[in-house]
Amino acid sequence: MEMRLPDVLVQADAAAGEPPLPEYDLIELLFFAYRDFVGDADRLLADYGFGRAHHRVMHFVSRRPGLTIAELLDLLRITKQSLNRVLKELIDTGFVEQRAGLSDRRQRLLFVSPRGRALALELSELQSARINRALARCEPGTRAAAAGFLAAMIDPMGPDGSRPPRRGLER
Amino acid sequence: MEMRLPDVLVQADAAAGEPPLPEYDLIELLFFAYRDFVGDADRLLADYGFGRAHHRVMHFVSRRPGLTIAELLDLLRITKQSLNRVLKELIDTGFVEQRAGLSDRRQRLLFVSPRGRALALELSELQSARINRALARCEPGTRAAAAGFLAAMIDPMGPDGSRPPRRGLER
DNA sequence: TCCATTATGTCAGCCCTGTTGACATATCTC
DNA sequence: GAGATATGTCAACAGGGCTGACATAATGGA
Repeated sequence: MEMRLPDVLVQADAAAGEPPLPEYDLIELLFFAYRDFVGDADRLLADYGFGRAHHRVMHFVSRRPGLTIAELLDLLRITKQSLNRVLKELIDTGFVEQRAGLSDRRQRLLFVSPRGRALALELSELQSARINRALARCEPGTRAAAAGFLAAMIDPMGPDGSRPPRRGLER
Repeated sequence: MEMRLPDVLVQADAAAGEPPLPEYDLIELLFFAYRDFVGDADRLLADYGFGRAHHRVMHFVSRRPGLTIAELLDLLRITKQSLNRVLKELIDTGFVEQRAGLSDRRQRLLFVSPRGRALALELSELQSARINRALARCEPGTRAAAAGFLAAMIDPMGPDGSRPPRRGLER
């Protein structure tokens, strides 16, 4: 029972000229590369009873000290309930600290503690090591090209297009 | 209470010469790019009541017709229990079909049905579109450089280094 | 032919992390 | 003082990882 491709797709193929279909290579490479990339951190995090969500919070708080809850939510694009679950654990275990905002005391400004900074650093070192091993096996200029590609893959606004530009990553 | 960096890290910094620390830009770009990349598919999958796990199975079965369970497990690096949960749903809903192996009848060879092929194609088109929009905004040669970088990021064996080479992605 | 091994299925339960919805609190701003 | 804003919290649910244990069928070698 042979199948007929939807007309839209057939046209797309015909128009593209090139191979039978799309960017399968990059699609699969992104999957494999990202999985192995986060796998490095996963193993270390398990020693502390943390998961990826904790990692992301620690990372951004470490990178942008004084971040507010709202800014963090905007960076991560998760709900406040999801964030609060892991953030509370990070605060209770002393990896993250909070202070009331200066001008607006409703805000909680987030900072990593010394322990938090150390762990965030160790995690970054792990991931940096993989990146540098990879780049060392690539031609010069790969780093800039890869960074440009990845940046161009990002939605500057949310997927709905109705969100304020993401702070800390404007280019 | 100021913190002292572990000697190892201090040495690494001093040796590297360059900025205070690691590849924060690429680390964060990978996170944002991958999140938005899979977000495209997530929205379409929700229409079918499927998740990312279903997507991955459909994708690889569509790309490598006749794949066995063992090969799929090796590609995805998840447990058979995790795989079976989503695979069963894909088979029950008629997106994936299975036939007994030719030489070894214990094996289940997996194929996408016409519906499955159509959905896999639609998902690939979504992701390809993002990739092509991104590449269109980059300099020529970016595609090859990005592919090279991502490929170099992958563990050819498992993270433990004790797994047979991943089929279908040797270079 | 019998048996160990292999390929796969399945049940049960747990964990992490995302979601929605509802409601509480403190603070700011007008 | 009143409404808007920043945040916290409780409860419930879903998706998709995991482990452990056990079942079945087919293979392949002794």
